[in-house]
Amino acid sequence: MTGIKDVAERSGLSVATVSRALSGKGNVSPASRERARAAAAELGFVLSYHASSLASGRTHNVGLVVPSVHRWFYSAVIEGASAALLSAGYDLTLYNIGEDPQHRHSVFNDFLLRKRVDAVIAVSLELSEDEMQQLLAVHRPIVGIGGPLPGASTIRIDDSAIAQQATNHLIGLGHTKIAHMTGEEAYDQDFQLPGTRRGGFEKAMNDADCQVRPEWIASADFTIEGAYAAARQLLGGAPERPTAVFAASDEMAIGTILAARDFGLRIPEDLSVIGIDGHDLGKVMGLTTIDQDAKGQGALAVRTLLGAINNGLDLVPADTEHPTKLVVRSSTAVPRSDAA
Amino acid sequence: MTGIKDVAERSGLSVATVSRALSGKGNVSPASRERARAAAAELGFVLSYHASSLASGRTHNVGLVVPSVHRWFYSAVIEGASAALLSAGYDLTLYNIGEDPQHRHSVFNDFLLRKRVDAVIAVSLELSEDEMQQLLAVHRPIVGIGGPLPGASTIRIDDSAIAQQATNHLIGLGHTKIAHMTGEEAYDQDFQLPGTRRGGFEKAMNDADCQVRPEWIASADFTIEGAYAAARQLLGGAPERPTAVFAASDEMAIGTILAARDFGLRIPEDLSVIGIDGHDLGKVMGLTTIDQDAKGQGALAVRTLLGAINNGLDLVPADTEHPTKLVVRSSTAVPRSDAA
DNA sequence: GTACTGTTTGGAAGCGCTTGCAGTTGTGAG
DNA sequence: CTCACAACTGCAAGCGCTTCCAAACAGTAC
Repeated sequence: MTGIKDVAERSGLSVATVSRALSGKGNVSPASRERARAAAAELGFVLSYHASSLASGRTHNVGLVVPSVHRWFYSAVIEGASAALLSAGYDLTLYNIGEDPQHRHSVFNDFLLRKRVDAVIAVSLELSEDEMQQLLAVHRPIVGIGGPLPGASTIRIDDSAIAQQATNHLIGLGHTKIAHMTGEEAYDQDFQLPGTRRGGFEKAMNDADCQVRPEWIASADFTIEGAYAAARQLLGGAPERPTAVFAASDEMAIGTILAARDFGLRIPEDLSVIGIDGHDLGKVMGLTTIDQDAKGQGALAVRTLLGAINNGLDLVPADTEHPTKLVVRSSTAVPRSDAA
Repeated sequence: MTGIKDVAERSGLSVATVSRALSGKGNVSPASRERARAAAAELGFVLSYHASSLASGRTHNVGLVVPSVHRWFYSAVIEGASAALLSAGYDLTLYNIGEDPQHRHSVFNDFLLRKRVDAVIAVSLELSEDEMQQLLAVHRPIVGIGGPLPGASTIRIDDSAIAQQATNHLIGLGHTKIAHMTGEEAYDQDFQLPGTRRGGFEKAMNDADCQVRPEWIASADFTIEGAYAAARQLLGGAPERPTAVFAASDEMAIGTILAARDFGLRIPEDLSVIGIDGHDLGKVMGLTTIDQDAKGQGALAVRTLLGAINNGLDLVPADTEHPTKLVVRSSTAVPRSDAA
């Protein structure tokens, strides 16, 4: 294998100068830089990643820990982070911890500790005291997206406020009989999110003197499939039917719409539905939603981390609130007068 | 930072023995192994990834190159590969090349060449002569999933056969007026797949003496949204309407179903729809499909690679055909007699 | 011309492990 | 009791870079 020595020889420079020329750091005269580059190109030489990392202590690699790769929010975050990292010359190591507790354990107790990454992004993960300690011990910047991460920086949206905003959108249209599709806490790794959104819903309802009916609180696992099943219960069983549903995620809103169609309910005439996310399918489904720009959150997390890495300063834990935007489409409307 | 030396000191063993004990390679007496482990645990020591990699030449890291992270097939492959790698103690570095040709270029000309990975998996990617050369030059096993990859091993399904199977399922039910939703070649990184499936469709139609009508060949970009738009054209415009649609992917089949509903068409009474994939949403939508077990393909790719890595032998290019399975749900049925 | 500052350079010491080699010990066979 | 052989262990030489340091070299101001 050709090494940096070969490049040095071929270019008539020292190994040290070639290293500086190729990495772009340190002072190198333009002429030497060019000679080094040329020699490297001729030899098809590329710096060895591990040797560089070992010598410099920088890995140019960021770990991204997600609970799953299927749910829309996660894949959007991955996409945003991936693009930002690629542009910056960083690798993205994906840790998809999934359902298997064994996997989760090995990720936190083994993989992340081996100093392979310069920083880690944890998405919608509530870490145990222990896991957090482990991570902080390796002394790498951490940022959390969408999950509470005491001791680390987080990027979050104001879940309570947007839940209120979504609910108020329905109330503003004249709805009073509003159901809520919330997340099953056990199914989510971020235990606080469903509760916070639900709290926002209830606050908005109370503020508007609308009754929150327990039988109109359905819960599902944040997937289209799960919400579909839950919505069939909600819409099929009850003696009285709500005129609107606020779902805690777009995927659950979509599941609700699919279930409503099965019952012959027209959207929005018979049922208004609003979600939260900004899911790609929203456009096709005509879904009114609160767009939280998940891609942007991923990219922002990367910018935050790289800033910290490059400034060498420890990332001071800080919460950044990411902006959201109400997008009104055709799934919400004034309730039919006979139903209101 | 505590290093292996500290562990050696604390355990009273030499650095070499500790290394062997911790990595599990070489002969170490059970007693020493235990002492080394204990000392490491007490110190909270974990081997440095880069130092190990540099010294041993093994990275314990596999690169996964995907065109996108959003389409169902890719995320399923990622999930399958991720779980398999995690269990084996390997990292997964994700290269999501997306739409940006600049990203694609840097992945192939920079990232993958820096010897950071022991092997690479390329999903649905047709590589240029050049890119292939680059990859082969770093001398790492490569396996391709779903894309033609001359010179590397591939895992593939028999696209022509399953397209025929899907079409024959419709024909068997009595349909003769069958439309096909194919992929836009330009939108896919794997240029052969849409054509192959379409070819299978046409062959089955011809074999059954059914006419393939050009106006009943619609094309979309493999997404639900794209297929939705294309299906609106297909189902809304033509003077005569097909009684069944074979879509080249489940996402496009779902888009077709959504569009059909907009026109008040009932599934399957007015329109039968069949797809290919095994998409999670299939169950909710009642979609008949040919399940290609994408997760399994990802896991198989990993097994293939790890086998090659551990045997030290070069991966002899070989194509493995992955099994598929027709899953009949409620989106296909005998055509209405007045429409047939 | 000298003294001084700032830029380029090369030498060489690591970064923290793995592993070939040789030495040590323990075992069973002869 | 000796010898051959296997199982263990430690030494030390790397793996292929980065970067500290000091030396060499301008360039400027006096």
